Amino acid sequence: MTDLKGSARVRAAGAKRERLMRAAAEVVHQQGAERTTIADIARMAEVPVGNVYYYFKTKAELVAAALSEHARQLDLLTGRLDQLPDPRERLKGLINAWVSQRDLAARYGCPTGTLAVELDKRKEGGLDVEAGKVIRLLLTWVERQFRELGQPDPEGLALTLVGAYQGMSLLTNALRDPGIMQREGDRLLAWLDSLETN
Amino acid sequence: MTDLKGSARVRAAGAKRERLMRAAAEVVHQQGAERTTIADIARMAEVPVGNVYYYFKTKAELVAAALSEHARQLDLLTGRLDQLPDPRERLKGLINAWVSQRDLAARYGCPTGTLAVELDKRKEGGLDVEAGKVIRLLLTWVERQFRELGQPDPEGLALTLVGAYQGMSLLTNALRDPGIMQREGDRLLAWLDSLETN
Amino acid sequence: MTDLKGSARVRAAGAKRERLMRAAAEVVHQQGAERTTIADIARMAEVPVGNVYYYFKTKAELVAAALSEHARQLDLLTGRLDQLPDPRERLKGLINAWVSQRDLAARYGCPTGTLAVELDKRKEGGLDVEAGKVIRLLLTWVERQFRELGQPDPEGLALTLVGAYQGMSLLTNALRDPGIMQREGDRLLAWLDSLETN
Amino acid sequence: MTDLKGSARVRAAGAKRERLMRAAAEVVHQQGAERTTIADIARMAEVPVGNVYYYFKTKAELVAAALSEHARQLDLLTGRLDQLPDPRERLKGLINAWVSQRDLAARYGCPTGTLAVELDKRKEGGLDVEAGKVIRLLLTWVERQFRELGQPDPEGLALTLVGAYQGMSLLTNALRDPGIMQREGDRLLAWLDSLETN
DNA sequence: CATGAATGAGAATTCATTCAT
DNA sequence: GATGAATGAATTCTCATTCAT
Repeated sequence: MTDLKGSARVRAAGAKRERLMRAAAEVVHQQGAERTTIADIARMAEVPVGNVYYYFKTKAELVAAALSEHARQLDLLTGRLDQLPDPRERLKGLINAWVSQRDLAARYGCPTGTLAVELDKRKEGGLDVEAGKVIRLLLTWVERQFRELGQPDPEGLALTLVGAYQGMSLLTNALRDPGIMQREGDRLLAWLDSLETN
Repeated sequence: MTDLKGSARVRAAGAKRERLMRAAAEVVHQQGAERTTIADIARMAEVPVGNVYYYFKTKAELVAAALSEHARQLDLLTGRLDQLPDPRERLKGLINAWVSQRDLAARYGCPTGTLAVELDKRKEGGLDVEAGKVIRLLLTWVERQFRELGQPDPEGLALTLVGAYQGMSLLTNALRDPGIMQREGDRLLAWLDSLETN
Repeated sequence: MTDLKGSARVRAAGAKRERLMRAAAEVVHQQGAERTTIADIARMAEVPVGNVYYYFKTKAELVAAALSEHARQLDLLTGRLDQLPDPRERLKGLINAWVSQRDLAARYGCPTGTLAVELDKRKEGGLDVEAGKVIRLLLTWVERQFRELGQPDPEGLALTLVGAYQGMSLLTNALRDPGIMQREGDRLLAWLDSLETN
Repeated sequence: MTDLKGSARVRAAGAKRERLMRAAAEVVHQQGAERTTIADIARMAEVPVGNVYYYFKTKAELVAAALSEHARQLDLLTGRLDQLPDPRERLKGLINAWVSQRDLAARYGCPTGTLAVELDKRKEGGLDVEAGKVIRLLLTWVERQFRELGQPDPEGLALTLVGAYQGMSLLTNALRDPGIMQREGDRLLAWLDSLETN
C-alpha cells in the first residue's frame, strides 16, 4: 500500500509538472508569453500559485517549458510521419497536419512561430531552450525528407517549405481566415507533387 | 506675436506628435509592444511623459500610431515603386527592398508581421487600425501587380508572395541569419521571372 | 502666484525625498534593513508606497539613503565640534555626544555600526555609499584631531577610539544597559585627559 | 535488531541535530539570520527541509541553536584557557585566539556580536537564549580573570576588554582589513602587560 | 521519524494613467 | 498645452511552516 501510494505520489507529482507545462503551452499560445500571468497558468493547471515555483524557478523557465512542450508535440508528429515509407508522403502528411490546425492558427497563429517572435524581443537568452532551436528541429527533419527524395539543395527547400508554413500561419492569423491556410496548403501539396524524384 | 507663437506652437505640436509616432514605431519594433513602456517612447521622442497623453489617450492608441507609421512607410515604398512602368519590376523592387532590410529583420523581424502577431494576442479590438489592415494594404498592392501582369489568380499569388516574405522574415529573425532573407529573396526573384506574361 | 506655487511644489518635492530619507534612517535603525519594509518607511514618511519608487529606484537605494542621512548627521556634529579651538575638547565633545545618546543606543545600537554589520552580510556592493565609508569619515576626523594634538600614531589612536565606541555601543545594546555607555564614556574622557600634548 | 537500530537511530538523530546546529551557526554567521533560509541550513547540514522541523520547531529556535553553538565554542575556548595557571596568560590567550580569527572577522565579523546586533532588532524575546547571555558569559569569565589578577574594578575592565574586541571586530569587518584586528590585539596585549599585579 | 510537496501570506517592483499647477 | 509628481492595481517571487504518506 505504501509502495503503491508512494508511486502514486510520484506519478501525481510528475503529472502536476506535466499539467503545468501543458497549461503553459496552451495559455501562452493564446495570450502570448508577456500577457500570460503565472496565475493564469496556475489556474488552468489547477495548481496554487505559490506551488508553481516548486516546479519552475521563474516565469522564464515556465515559458521555456511551454516551448519544449511544443517541441515534444512536433517530435510526436514527425515520429508518426516517420512510419510512412515515402519521404514525399511524410512531407505531405506534415502539411496536412498544419492545415488541419487552421482554425487554431486563425485564432492564435503557429505556437512556435509566435513564441519565437515574442521571445526574440526579450534577448534574455540564457535559457537552454529557445524558439530558434525548435524551429531548427523542424527544418532539420524537413531537410532530411528532401534529401531522401534526392533533391538538390535540400536545405534551401526546407527553408522554403517551413518559411511558407510560418508565413501562411501569420497571414491566416492576421486576417483571421483559415481559408488561407487551406489554399496555401494545397499549393504546397501540388508543389511537392511537381518535384521530380531522382 | 500670438499669431506667430500660435502657429509655431501648432507646428511644434504636430512635430511632437510625429516624433512620438516615429519613436513608438521604432521602439515597439525593437522591444515589442508589451515590453515597451510609455516612458521608453517618451524618452526617445524627447517628450515629457505626462505630455504624451495629450497626443494619445492611451498606450493602445500609441501602438496603433506606431502601426500606422509602418503603414505610411509602406505607402511611401509602393508609391515609389509605382513609378516603374513594368509591374514585374515593381514586384522585384519590393523584394529587393525587403532583402535590403535583412540585417534589421535578423534582429527584430518584420515590423508589421511581429506587431500583427503581438496585437492579435490582445483581442482588445476597438482600435481602428489593426495589423491585419496594414497587411491587407500590402496584399492588395501586390495583387494589383499580378493582375496587371495578366496572371490568373492574382489574389492567390499575392498571398503566396507576402506569405513567403513573412515566413522568411520570421526564420531570419528566429535563426538570426540575414542570409536566409538573401537566399529566399533570390528564389522569389527567379520565381517572378519564371512567370509567363499574358 | 504660479511662481510661488511652483517653488512650493519643488520645495514640497524635495521635502518628500527628505522625509523618506529621514524615515528610512529611523526605521532602519530601529528594525534593521532586512526587516524593514518599503511599506514601513512609506507609512512613516506618509508617502504612498508606489510613490517611493519615484524617488528611489530600489530598496537598496533607500537603505543607502538612510546611511547617507546618518553620514549627514555625523557631518553636522563634527562641523559643530570643529568650532571648538582645542582638538582635545573636540574629541571630548564627540564622546559626550555619544554618551548623550545612550538610551537610544541601548535600544538600537549605533546606527552606522549596526547598519555596517547588516550591509556587510549582503555583499551586493555596487552602491556608492557603504557603511564602511561612513565609518571611515569618522575615523578620518578623529585621526585629524589626534594629529593636531601632536600625538604619535594618530591613525592607531583613531582606530582605538572609534573601536571603543562601536564596542561599547554593541555591549550597551546587547545588555540593554545605558550605564555601560556612561561608564566607558567616562573612561575614554579620562584617557583623553591623560594624553600628553606635544 | 530493533535495539541496535534504535540506538543507531538515536545516535544518527543526535548527529542530525548537531549537524543542523553547526550548519546554522556557520551559515548564519556568514549571511546573517535574516537572509539565511531554512533551506540554506538544511542543504549545508544535508538534512531534508521537511525534516528540520522535527528537530527545531521554528526558525527562531534554529537561530537560537546557532547562538548556543557559538556559546559552546566559547566554553571550549575558555575551558582550554583555564588550564593556564596565570590569569594574565589566560586573557592573553583569549586575545590571541581572537586575533587568529582575523580573516574570518574581516569577512563576517564576530559571530556573537553580529548576531547580537541582528537579534536585538527583532525584539521577539521569548526565546531562552539571547545573544546578550552569550556575551555575558564572556564578560563573566574575563571579569574573573581580572579579579584573580587582583585588579580593582574587574567588571569595568571586562567591559573595556570585551568592548574593545567587539569594536575591533566591527571595524575589521566594515573596513575589510584584518590588519586592524592585529594592531588592536597587540595594543590590548601590551595593555594587559602594563597592568600591575596586586 | 522521514520527506517531497503544498500552502499562503507577504514583499519588491513596474507602469499605465491621472492630477495639480 | 506642458510637466513633474502621484496613485494604485497588478505581477513576480520568496519562504516559513504544514501536510500526506
